Amino acid sequence: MKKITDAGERELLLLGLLRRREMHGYQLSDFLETHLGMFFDLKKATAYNLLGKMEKVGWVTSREEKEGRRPVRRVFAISPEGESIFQDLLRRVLPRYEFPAFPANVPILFLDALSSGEKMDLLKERRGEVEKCLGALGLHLDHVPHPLLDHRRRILQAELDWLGVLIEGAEKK
Amino acid sequence: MKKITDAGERELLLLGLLRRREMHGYQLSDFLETHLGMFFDLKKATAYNLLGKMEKVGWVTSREEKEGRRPVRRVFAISPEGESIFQDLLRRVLPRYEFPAFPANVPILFLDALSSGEKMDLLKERRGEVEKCLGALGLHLDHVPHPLLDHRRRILQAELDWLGVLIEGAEKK
DNA sequence: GATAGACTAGTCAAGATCGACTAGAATGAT
DNA sequence: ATCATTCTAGTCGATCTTGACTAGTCTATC
Repeated sequence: MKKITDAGERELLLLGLLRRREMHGYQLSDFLETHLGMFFDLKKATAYNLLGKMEKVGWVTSREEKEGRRPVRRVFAISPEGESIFQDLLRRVLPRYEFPAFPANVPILFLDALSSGEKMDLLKERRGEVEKCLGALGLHLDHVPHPLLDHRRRILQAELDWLGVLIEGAEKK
Repeated sequence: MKKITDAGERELLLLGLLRRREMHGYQLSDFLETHLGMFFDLKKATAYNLLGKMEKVGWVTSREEKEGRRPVRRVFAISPEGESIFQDLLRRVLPRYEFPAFPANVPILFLDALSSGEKMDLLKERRGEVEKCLGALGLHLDHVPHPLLDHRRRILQAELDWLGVLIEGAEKK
């Protein structure tokens, strides 16, 4: 229920970020969590792991850097080979689409274990959650229009419509 | 980029299946792969692992069974405690919603690394993939209408619309 | 009646993942 | 000045996941 696709999206992500400017690991993972965390799930420890592996195969290089009295840190940069991998991955991943898993839909399989009334209550509660997500999104959309935000809005709207139909169906029974 | 939610959906899935009838591990995982594989991703080895853990905590029981000259196999059944966990999980998972990760959208971050023309071509190729998914779905929908299939259709349609807008935007440039 | 291929029923080692932890530096509050 | 917090920068162990493998059975074909 975990693995959705792995055509190298994580590597693409890290390489793409390093392509903009070199960064040390903490900077990278902090950026991932604070700016991209709502879209992609790549934890700090995993990022470090990937950076290590990519360094081993020569896609990125690193150097130690000492600044002020802070502890030394390793600054990562993309290598020419990494750039070529990036270009390749980008063209390989972008045109593919595979339907992702929606583990949260497991309970839909077992709706008949619930009474009609309780089923409706729980579905409505879920609809409320989706609406909350959409609401939170509205704030972002005003400030920075972005394809990924638009994507999210459309997916959430689809969820909402679907739940509406489900609830209707449960109601008329 | 892997973990999307874990409120116990996998356990809920296995318990829910065992609730319908007892099954041995192979039967379960085979059913998962052939009938639910398009919706949920739970590999055989993972299912066995989970069954083992659920047995250890008493949510399921197992007995050995010998049939004909086949090798013995372990038949799993849900226990009363498992049933109560199932009921609890169902009510806990159903009302929640968390936006899933779409790792396939990573390349969207880096569209500006592509020329306008190539970008369009690749986006159109992806749109083709989504259309293929929708087409494949049509076949199923005729036979067995199911909320999960409807969900999938709506999500795919949202993807399609979104890609349409992206492509338009790239075109008019 | 021999060989090939698919089906049954699982196991296991290798690798991936992440929560929790460390430890020093800077900042803010009292 | 002192204490508590937060920030920086990363590491590590425990757990989770799965591709590949084993090993026996049945089925069909030539």
